Amino acid sequence: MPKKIDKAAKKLEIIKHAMRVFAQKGYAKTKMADVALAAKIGKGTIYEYFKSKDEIFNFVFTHFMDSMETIVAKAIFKLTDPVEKIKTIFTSWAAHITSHENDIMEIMLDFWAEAVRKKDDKEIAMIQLDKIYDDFRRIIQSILEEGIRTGSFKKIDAYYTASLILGAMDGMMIQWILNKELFDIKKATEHSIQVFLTGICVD
Amino acid sequence: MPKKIDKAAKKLEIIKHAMRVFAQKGYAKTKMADVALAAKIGKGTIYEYFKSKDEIFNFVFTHFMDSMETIVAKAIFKLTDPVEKIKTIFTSWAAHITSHENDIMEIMLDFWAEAVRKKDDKEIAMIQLDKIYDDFRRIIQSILEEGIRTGSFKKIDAYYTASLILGAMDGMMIQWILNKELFDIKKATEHSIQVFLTGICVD
Amino acid sequence: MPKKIDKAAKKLEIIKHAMRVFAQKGYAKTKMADVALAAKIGKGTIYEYFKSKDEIFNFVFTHFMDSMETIVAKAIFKLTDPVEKIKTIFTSWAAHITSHENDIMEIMLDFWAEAVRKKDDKEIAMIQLDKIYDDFRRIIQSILEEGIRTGSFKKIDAYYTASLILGAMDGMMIQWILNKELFDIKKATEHSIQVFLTGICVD
Amino acid sequence: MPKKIDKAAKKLEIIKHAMRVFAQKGYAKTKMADVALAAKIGKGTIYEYFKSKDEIFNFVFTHFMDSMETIVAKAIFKLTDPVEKIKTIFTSWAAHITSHENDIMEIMLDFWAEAVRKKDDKEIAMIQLDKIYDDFRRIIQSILEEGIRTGSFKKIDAYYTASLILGAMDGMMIQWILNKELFDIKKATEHSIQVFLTGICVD
DNA sequence: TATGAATGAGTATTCATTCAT
DNA sequence: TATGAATGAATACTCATTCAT
Repeated sequence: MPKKIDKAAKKLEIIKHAMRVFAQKGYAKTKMADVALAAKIGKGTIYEYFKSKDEIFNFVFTHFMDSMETIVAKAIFKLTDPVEKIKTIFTSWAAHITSHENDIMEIMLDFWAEAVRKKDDKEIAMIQLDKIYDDFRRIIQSILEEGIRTGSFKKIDAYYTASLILGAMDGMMIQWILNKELFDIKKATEHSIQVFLTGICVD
Repeated sequence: MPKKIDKAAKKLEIIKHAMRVFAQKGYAKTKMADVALAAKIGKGTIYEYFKSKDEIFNFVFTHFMDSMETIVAKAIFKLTDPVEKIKTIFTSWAAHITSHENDIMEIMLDFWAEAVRKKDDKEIAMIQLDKIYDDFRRIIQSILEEGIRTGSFKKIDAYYTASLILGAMDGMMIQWILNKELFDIKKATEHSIQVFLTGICVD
Repeated sequence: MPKKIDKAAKKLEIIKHAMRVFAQKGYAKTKMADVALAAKIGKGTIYEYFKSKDEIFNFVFTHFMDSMETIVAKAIFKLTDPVEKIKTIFTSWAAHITSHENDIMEIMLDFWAEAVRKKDDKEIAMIQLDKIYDDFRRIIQSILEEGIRTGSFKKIDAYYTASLILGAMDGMMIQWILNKELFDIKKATEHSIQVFLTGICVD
Repeated sequence: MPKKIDKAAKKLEIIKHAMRVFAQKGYAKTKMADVALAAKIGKGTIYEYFKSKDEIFNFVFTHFMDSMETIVAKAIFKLTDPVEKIKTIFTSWAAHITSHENDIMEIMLDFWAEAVRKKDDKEIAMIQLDKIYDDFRRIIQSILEEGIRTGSFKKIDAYYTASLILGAMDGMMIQWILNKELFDIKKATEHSIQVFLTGICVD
């Protein structure tokens, strides 16, 4: 009888290696052989777990986004004060994107690019980054609305403020990715919190 | 006079078509044949004007970024009030990215992705998006510093506020690209201006 | 007694399943996994009984041809009249090729194709369909010669008449395989017998 | 301006080389590189003229069958006597299959095999060997019916006699392909004509 | 100058076979 | 003995680039 393999575990193992390679070389330039080499398995073995290169990409994407959501959700879970929640979203996010070794966040650049190209694709249930962004936005929006109700925040437009916050995080990440020496994301984050809160908090 | 075609003009012509195709299909998935078709010239003709697909990309990039800079520079050129300048940066930028037909801004997604991969490339004269971003940041920074001097703005950190403003614009563009129906970039911009100015202006 | 599986029996079991799959999908397009699935055994198990896919093919071939020969041999065994023998060759052959479910005769198409390719192959003990055909031909030939001696048949060329009879059977099988609705092999057989016998029998 | 190429002519040129290679190695074992080498063109060039290996096969098939039909049609065109027509079908066919160098008829074995596998294929307008066979059969059938009317032939079943004649030709071709030394197709043909005509002609 | 026919390096994917359990 | 997880050789097909006209 052959060795019983935990398929799901091995899948995840491959995903993690693939994520790294994608982040480093970009999806388009990554060869299946690169993934195989990184995962220390044979080229053919990958196909025991994934149907295609595209499927790996989708799994990497989902895995990455899930972990992103989990991080933020965990961080704000036990908080009650909306102001603290907004602060924590910034800081936990900054902590997350800098915690990874090997320039892993570079993969977001591919996610954006691929997500847009695949939007109109006939393929089933592909990357739906727009849905994920909408979710993110709504979470922040509801925190802001909570803060407006409790009197912490001014009567600003919660939806667009949420998109501004989300956008600021992404935009700063881009600058950080482009030049990590010139750009101290921790400082940028703290400063952003300050500007935003001054902008939206009741005096 | 010999039949002397204006090389530079034709180059620009090709660039414009290439830009559109890149924006629609993404750089990696765009074939030279696609560019030739779009520019209504022969496949081989492209090589009379550009050495390689990569070179086209670099020209597209430069052209696109130059026009971007020009738009903003022109818009704030005749202004003197730092507050107005900041406002105008937002609005002219928003006007610019929505003015193009055919989803042209999608090309930024490729610029980001390619810029990162090519950072360490041995090749010369490649995309140096980080330099461009640093320029952008410094321009905004100097406006902010000016405003601080004149007493319009609080004594905030001009560098990181600049990066926040720049980041917010990029981040919101991403959300807009991902779902143009859900996201009204005009409204988002106006609202952002309000939040930022409240956050950084002296009461 | 140790657990001793009858190797030969299991081999035959696999052969039968392989034959069906080959007939349906064709040899080239049949995967070892298909055979394993059909035989309800593990992929690796096949290799306990056969060295390679090619070896299975050869066994299938031999098994199939043997059974073909047996059918005909059995049918004419107890007959003495050459005319009856010729008739029976036709009818038993027609009965045989229509008796199988699942389009099993389609495998002959692969036998012919493969036999030709492998003729010059260095490999040993490969398909030697030409030998088998020569055997078949000689059997029919000797029946015809017998009939000529006994005065039933005219003094026709026994060798080429045998090849004609054999060829007619194969050729009609092809037409039947190509379109089983349009082609009633029973009727075709009966009619062929009549034409042939009229052609070769002494009035 | 580039060299103007007669696409159709070059297609035919490739077809001819492909036919030879298919006949020698069989369709499945033929690599695109083999075809390219035989046609003395680059691997990529093939794809300028054909979409896929399968498409080449279909073109080879059609070309081959068309030329087959043409040969026979031409041969019986100027004849009026049904008996002569039947004779000529045999002889022109025999002349045709032996006239080709390089074992070209071996390709029929692949045609039969592929035609059957592709019968149920979703693909469009693939090989329809059954239709072609039906055509052939009907042509012979109508000659026989003509002969019956004119009193040359007995009142045999024209349809199944036609299929018998067609089948005999194919079946003998198989034997000839399997062993060209043992089998003199000219003699076999002449002898077959004799047997058939004795079988179906009015005394 | 303009072209598109020709090319072959490069790559995702398949599948017969092996082998640890 | 039986298995299926692992493998890499093999191959159809793509596409940037070249070059004869």
